[in-house]
Amino acid sequence: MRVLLVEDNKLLAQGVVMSLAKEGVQVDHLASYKQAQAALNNEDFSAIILDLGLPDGNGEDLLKQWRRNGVSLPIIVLTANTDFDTKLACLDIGADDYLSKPFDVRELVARLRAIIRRQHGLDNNLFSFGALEIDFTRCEVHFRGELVSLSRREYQVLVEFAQSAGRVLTRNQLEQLTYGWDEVGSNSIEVHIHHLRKKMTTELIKTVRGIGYILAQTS
Amino acid sequence: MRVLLVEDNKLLAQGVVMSLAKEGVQVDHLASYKQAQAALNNEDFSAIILDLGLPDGNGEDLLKQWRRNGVSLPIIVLTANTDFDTKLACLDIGADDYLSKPFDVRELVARLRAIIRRQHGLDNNLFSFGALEIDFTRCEVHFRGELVSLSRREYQVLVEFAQSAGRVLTRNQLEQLTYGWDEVGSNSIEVHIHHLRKKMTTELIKTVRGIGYILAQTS
DNA sequence: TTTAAACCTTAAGTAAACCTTAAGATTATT
DNA sequence: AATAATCTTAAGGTTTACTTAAGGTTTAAA
Repeated sequence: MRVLLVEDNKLLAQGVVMSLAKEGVQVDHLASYKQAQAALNNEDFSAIILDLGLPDGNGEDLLKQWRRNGVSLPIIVLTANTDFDTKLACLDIGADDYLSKPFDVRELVARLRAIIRRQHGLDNNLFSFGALEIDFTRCEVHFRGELVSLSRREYQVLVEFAQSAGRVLTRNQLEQLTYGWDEVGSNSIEVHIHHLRKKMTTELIKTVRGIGYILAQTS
Repeated sequence: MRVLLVEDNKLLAQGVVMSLAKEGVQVDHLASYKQAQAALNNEDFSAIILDLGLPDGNGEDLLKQWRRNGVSLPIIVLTANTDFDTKLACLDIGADDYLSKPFDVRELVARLRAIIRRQHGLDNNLFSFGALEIDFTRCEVHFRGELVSLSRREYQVLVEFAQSAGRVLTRNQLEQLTYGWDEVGSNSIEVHIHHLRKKMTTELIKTVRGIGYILAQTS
């Protein structure tokens, strides 16, 4: 897990970095909005802690802009303001949570974890094996980072492999799993596997001659 | 949005159904726990309003059981009891909120909204994803900064996408969420999607062939 | 209350993607 | 080299989704 901390108070930042390090969280600390924007464009983060009171711009506008641009990461906002209206305003423009300074670093850590957990609870429907990734909630498949467009049957077959957790599947099992009892009198499974290999790589699905197929580690 | 109301007082139920209908919420009203259990197994809901005092069983046990079985929907509980202990007990066994009779229907509606929003991690009334923005309090939709005029059904369908948090929705789910049990024997969802795409852009809603549709990032 | 406008549901036609076949080619095994 | 298993290809035929338009219903305005 990797968090982006945007904060110009070095002492405070240091405290956060250390506290989160103890939790096994990698924190990248930047002290300006400009740097933050650049980092967000080029790096992957799990969450952002954003101080709204930095001198080099308007933090609220930045937050709004991120949300408009589809940044969906959890964002916790830090401000000097303590009143309820400010809090509401923050949530309105897209923050996930809010802390007013001064705050106990342990509280920040707790909230961060809660938010990431919430986020995780929603999308732990990911399968990942070698270079293959399947997002079950979106029915999307990525291979070596690239989105692969699969037909319904191809997707079904691949999902069966993913769910078989490294076991060999016979052609018969595959047929049953994807067709149910609607028997299929042909080699269509073979054809779908052929297409899957073509769209990704031949090595993705290994043939176990005389028995069936198995999903293979890819890189 | 589709809510399951479990309540044996017909007059009260009618009031709730009508009030929520004005808010664009589809309410399915059932008058027994048995029916509710069955409905929950077979249908998709966004939330449940549960009267604990029905004659055909123990509402608290039912609630507990649902939670044990992994039902994570927001549930608002209605009871005749007014004391604080009862309220705490309800929350303990898995309710998200509590109302004691008699209550103002408007309050129920407000709490329902708040809870559903919270559930979706939107602690604000704005949804923003790519170039699409929805203001739930005003029922307004903006695309690329421009106000888009949508009909009631178009708006409902779009809101379901917004609240599905990046998941694929099957045509069936969309139908259930916007029509409830008033089965619709046609392709009207397809038509509404067609209109939404026409008013904004084709890319807004991606079709996942053989499965359903998903809201896509737009710019 | 009447009238007009907007809207929703249908249904049917069209186009595209997809699935199953089957047959020939290739590869592994004996 | 012979045989069996698997791969590859391409062509119907089928399913799925898109589009359009008409009729009926609701909503709003006069």
